[in-house]
Amino acid sequence: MNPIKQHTDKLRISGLRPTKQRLAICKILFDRKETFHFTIDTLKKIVEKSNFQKISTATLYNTVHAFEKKGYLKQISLKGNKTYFDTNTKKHHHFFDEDLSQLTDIKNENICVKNLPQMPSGKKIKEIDITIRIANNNQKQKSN
Amino acid sequence: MNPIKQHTDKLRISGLRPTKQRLAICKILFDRKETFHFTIDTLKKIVEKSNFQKISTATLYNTVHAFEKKGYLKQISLKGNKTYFDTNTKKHHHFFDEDLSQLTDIKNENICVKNLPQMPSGKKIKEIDITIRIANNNQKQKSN
DNA sequence: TTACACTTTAGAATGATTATAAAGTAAGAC
DNA sequence: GTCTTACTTTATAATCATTCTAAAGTGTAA
Ligand SMILES: [Mn+2]
Ligand SMILES: [Mn+2]
Ligand SMILES: [Zn+2]
Ligand SMILES: [Zn+2]
Repeated sequence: MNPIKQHTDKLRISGLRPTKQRLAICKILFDRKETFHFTIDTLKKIVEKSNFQKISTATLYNTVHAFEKKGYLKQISLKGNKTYFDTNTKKHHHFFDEDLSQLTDIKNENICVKNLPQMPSGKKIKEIDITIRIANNNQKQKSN
Repeated sequence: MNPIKQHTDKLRISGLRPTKQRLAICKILFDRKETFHFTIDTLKKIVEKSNFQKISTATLYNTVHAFEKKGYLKQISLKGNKTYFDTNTKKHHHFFDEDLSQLTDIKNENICVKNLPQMPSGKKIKEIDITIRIANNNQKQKSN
């Protein structure tokens, strides 16, 4: 019931020790109703604003990558310099609001891809990433 | 007819001076039948292998960004640290071969997206990016 | 030929991310 | 509870992609 206990268990089951840094990060990432899309920088700012002690940048990277490896986070395909992570690890897609640089989930069943061309033999589909870039009406529109 | 002349004209029309560096880069990028997907690093290596004089990194970046701004190249949405560019500026999508880190075009009409959910009001679709990640059969498969 | 805006360039600066290696800590054994 | 050890955290340095700077070079129109 207690979320701290839940996180502790989850970490232990994964072979990760439930350190206070990891628990603080779990709380930030997973104790929320909605999907959370973030960069390391976003996360660092949230930690700083919280009353928790400082967490070093190295630990933020280590922890996020450890969680990714265990399947609790996934990386998002986006152009741009920084890496975005996603607490929603189910198959799904995204709106990317170019005005706000903000991601929103699109449920997998709310999009339907048809007519896939054949692919190189011996290769199998691992993942399909769809990003729908949106912006205010009054902006330059892609032609073609 | 002469491709050098074509590139010279194209550059001049765009308000870009046809310098020898730009023409050498045009030749590498645009004198080919197939779409070319590349990073600055790829391009640098090709220039180095060619018999052309060295082109500075700053010029490679400047030129590629100038061509992008003029609409002769576009950037590709991908996760990862480096920026990929594409000589195919038409609307289209990609296979990404995870074994080879290699992109292949999928024609826009060969893929069909249905059932788009409604999006935030006042916002308009600027672009849809679809990446189909493929790899050899014998690899970890995404579940869900 | 001249003048000048546009370009190229080496090198410094920035920003994200990763590596290093020393100090701190969780957890099982006793 | 104490010990032991492997796992973690951390400051800091290192790396890598990209951008900035400002000085030297070049295309072009007059
Ligand atoms: Mn990772
Ligand atoms: Mn650009
Ligand atoms: Zn998401
Ligand atoms: Zn392409």
